[in-house]
Amino acid sequence: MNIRDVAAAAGVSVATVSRVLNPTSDPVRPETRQRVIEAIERLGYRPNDLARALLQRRTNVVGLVVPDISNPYYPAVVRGVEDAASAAGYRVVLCNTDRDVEKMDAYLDTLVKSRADGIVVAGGGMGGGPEGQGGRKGAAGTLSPQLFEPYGTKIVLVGRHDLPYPSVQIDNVGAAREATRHLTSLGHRRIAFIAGPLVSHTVQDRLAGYRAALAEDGVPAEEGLVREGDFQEPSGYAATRALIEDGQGPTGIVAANDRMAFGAMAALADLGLRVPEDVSLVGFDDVSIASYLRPALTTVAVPSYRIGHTAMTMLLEDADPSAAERPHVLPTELVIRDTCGPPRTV
Amino acid sequence: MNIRDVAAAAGVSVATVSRVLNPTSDPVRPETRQRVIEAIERLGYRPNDLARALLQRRTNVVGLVVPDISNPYYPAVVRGVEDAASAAGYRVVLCNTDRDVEKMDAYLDTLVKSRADGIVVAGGGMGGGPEGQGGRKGAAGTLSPQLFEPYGTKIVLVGRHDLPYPSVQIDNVGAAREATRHLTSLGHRRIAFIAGPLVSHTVQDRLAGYRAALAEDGVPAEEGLVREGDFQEPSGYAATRALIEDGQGPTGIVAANDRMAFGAMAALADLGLRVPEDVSLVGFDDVSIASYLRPALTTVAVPSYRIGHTAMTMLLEDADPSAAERPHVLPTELVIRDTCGPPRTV
DNA sequence: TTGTACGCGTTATCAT
DNA sequence: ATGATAACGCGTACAA
Repeated sequence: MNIRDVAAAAGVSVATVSRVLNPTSDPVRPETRQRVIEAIERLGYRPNDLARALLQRRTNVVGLVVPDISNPYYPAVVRGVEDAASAAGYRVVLCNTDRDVEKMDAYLDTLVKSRADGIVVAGGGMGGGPEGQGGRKGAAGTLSPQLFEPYGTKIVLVGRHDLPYPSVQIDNVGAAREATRHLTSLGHRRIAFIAGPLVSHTVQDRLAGYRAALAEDGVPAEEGLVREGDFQEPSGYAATRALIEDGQGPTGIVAANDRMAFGAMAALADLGLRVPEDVSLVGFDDVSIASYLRPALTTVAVPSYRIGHTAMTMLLEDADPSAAERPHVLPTELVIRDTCGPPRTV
Repeated sequence: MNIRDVAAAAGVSVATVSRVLNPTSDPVRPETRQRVIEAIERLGYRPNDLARALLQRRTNVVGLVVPDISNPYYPAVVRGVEDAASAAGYRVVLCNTDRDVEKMDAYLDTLVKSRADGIVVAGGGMGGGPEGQGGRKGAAGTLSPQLFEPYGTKIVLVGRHDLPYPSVQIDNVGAAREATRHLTSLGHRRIAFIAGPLVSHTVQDRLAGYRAALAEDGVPAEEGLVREGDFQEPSGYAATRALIEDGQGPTGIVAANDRMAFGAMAALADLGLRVPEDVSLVGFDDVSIASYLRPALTTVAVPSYRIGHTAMTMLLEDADPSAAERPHVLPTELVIRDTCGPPRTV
């Protein structure tokens, strides 16, 4: 079933069929056009995009690489990307890496082999994959520009700017600083930080913001108050239990994302501690469930939809080279709900 | 940059390059092979999958159509599909329809035009798209078999069996019945049901199970106790407020999914009602956050990963025609946590 | 063991 | 206004 079958059925040449399919080309006599259209309908013919792309040297496909689609933060990014893409006639193929370097490499390989016109790469915290050994191997090596150059594959980064590509960012340092200072300004002095994977630049920046806030307000840093998690609920739960049971006695907790904050809330409840009376809590992301918890979670709202939309727009606009220098940074906002209050013993 | 460039760089013919790339073909003299490999590396050459697919008449790509990726239920399905697919050397492209018929049609069209080898279609509740008018138009028309037949595109359905394709299902009627009877067995007689979009077969079946349970236990049905939602938190919140404020006085609520149950919990808390002392609550799905709420949500666990994995396996195995007759049904399990207890006034 | 040539389904160029 | 035909990049009979 191809264009030749249609041509035969309509009693015309393949060129004519192609012309009625392709609006931009030569005119076709109305009655001929009609015959062709009928043949197409009757046969249920769909032009082969592979052949078309092969000839035109562009696929109208862009890849979107995300670390963990089960994190409720990402669907909004995806939607932003998709909306911008489909408005421009592009299709997006979504690739979930599970924070696994090997999966990411495999997807990038597939994307260039299938000649995607561009790729949006979100998130940097790579786990290191099954070969154990975690470490920093991943990212930089696999995203090497020379991999994409021969094929003109455009790249835009989201949430990292460690490579010479255009990128869209938020001010993680500033946002974490603001979140932490919200607690210090309420009088807290023992504030814990539940981090995500420390290999992630996002996490490093948020941790830096937390430390900066402490320093500014003259609160001595204590390493025992910083715990590494993995962005999922169970790690937030475990970190919080450990924090309390180790006798660190935090009166406030900043979590590097909402999912871990949810875990923290559960742990506090299980330990008989009340939020915010006994312990205050701030999250990061503002995923949709955050406002439906009771108490509702105070958290840093990240404009995830806009981030995705902006990234895809930059990709499509073939951003001028200068864009690779300074990341495009979008604003965050601390949304204050019900999980923070003054410390118990002030 | 193509296979000819590599051939020239290595001083061999394109056929030889193809042979070292394609393990299944003729042997190549080791030293020649080495020269070719070096040329490939040096040039950063990646074979063009489009051309390859065009020639072989298969893309090794399958589509996965989901109604709403932001529903935390779906990521697990996606993962199941992906694991099964990549184990078989297939790539999956994820398509999010937003429960919009037009988006779904557009994706299906794109998938056949790009010659996907198969498609897994999850979820049936189509909203009707921007043209207003909702209704049942959608599904059946757009998934018409004659659309795919000319191209041999295999289809597997998930969570619906209203069309002549193989499908994987859960027993929604039975599961909802069990959830509801959990409440009746605790002594509840005023049990509300918060539905998802009523056009969804899943929702219809769960509603039927709820009604069956009521009938079995001699509880008269009251239409005022059934409310339609849209599977998102806000609709669960609104439905619950309305239920209480309308004076329906339910002592138990069954929600058609967890997200709406979360909304319900928030509403109950805001109304000063305690769970489970004043009102008991059962959800559906068992998404990961469900066990991290306090009280932890009692809910029907749906084997989402297995569902995805099974669906893709069926797709790849080119299920025998008989599979289109009876849906493959997977078991659910009511997981009892802390949101149900005896009614207040028993 | 290696090279030549054809075809996969399109669109674009050049005739008619 | 329409038709014949050459690419696009690859795999693979077939020839050498």
